[in-house]
Amino acid sequence: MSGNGDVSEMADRHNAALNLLLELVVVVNDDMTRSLARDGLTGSRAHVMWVLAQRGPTTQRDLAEALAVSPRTVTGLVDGLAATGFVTREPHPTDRRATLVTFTAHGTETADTLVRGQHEFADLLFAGMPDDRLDCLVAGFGELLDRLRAHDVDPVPAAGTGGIPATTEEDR
Amino acid sequence: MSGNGDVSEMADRHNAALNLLLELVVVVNDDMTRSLARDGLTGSRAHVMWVLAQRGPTTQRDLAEALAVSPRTVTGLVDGLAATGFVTREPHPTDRRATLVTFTAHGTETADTLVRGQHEFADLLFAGMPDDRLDCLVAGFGELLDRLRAHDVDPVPAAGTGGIPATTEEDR
DNA sequence: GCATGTAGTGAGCTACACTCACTATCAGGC
DNA sequence: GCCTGATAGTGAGTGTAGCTCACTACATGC
Repeated sequence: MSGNGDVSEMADRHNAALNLLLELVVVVNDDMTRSLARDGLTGSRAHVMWVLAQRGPTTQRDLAEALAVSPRTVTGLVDGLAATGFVTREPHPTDRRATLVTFTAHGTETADTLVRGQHEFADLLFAGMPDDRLDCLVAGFGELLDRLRAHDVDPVPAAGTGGIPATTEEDR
Repeated sequence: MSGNGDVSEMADRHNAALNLLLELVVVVNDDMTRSLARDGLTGSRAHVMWVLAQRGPTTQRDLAEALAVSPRTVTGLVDGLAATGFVTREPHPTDRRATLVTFTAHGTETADTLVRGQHEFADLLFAGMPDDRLDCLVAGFGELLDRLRAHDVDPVPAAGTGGIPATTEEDR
C-alpha cells in the first residue's frame, strides 16, 4: 500500500514537471513568434534566414534539406522572403537549373538583428542565474533531449519482447 | 580585460543553454505531433479535446475563449473533429443560438488515450531521474516561466529608471 | 547524342489562424 | 407585443505552411 502510494506520488511529480515543461514550450514559442513578427518574419522564414546566415548563398534544394522540408515548400518560403526584400534569387554560376538564395542588404541587417535578439533572449532567461542552477538546467535539458532522441530512434527495439509492438489498429 | 572575458564566457554559456532549450522545444513538439497523429489528431484539435475533457459539453464560444482563438476558427476545428467522429454538435437546452460540442463514445475513449499518453510521456522524460535533478529542473522551469511572463506582462515597466527594473526572482 | 536524373515550380490538397459580413436568436425597454 | 441591440455561429475570403504529383529546363553519363 505504502509502496503504491510512493509510486503514484512520483507519477504526480512527473506529471507536474511535464506540465511545467509544456507551458514553457508554449510560452517560449509565443515569445519568439511575437519577436520575429516585429522583424517582419515568421518562424519558418526566420529558419531560412538562419540557415542562410550560417551557409551564405544556398541552393533551394540544400535549403530544403537543411530545413527538413520539401523543395516545393522552400519555393514558397523564398517567395515570401523575396517579396518582403530579405533575399534575392541569383543564378548559380555553374548550374543553370539552380538558384542561389542570397541576402539583400536588408536581409543581412535583419539576420544580425536576429542574432542580437537571440542573445537578448538568452540574457532574459539566464542572466544572473546562480551557477549551480544553470549547470543543473543545462544537464537536465541534455538528459531530456537524450531520452527523447533514444525514444525516437528506437521505435522497435528488438524482436519478440512482447511489448507494445505496432498498434496497426486503424479506424477511419 | 579579464572581466570582459568572464562576461563573454557567461554569455556563451547562456547562449548554449538557450540552444539546448530551443532544441528541446522542437523535439518535444515533434514528438507530441507524431503521437497525436497516431490518434488521428492535430495539435489544435487535441487542444479542443483536452478542454472538452475538462469541462464536458461546451459552447463553441466558450471553446474559443479557452483556446484563445477566434470563434470562426473553432467552427473549423469542430468541423474537423465532427467529420472524424470525435464529437457531435448538440443543441443547447435553453439557447437555440448555441451548440454544445459533445464527445462521442469514440471521443471519450480517445480523450482517455490522450491522458494515458501524457502520463507515458512524463514517464519517458522523468522516470528514474534522481530526486535532486528533478527538483532542480522543476525549479528551473518555474524560474524561466516567471522571467518570461514578467517580460511579457511588462512591455513598459515604469518611468526613466532605465535599467533592469524588477527582476522579480521567485521560484515558488 | 540520347537516356536518365536533378532543380525548381504550377496546380491542387489539408490545416490553422485571421477578418468581415450575415443569419438566427436572445433579452431589454417601452 | 414589438423593436432594438447584443450574442452564437457560419459563409466568404486571405495568408502562412506543409504535402504530393506532374511538368519544364537543364546536367550528366554512357
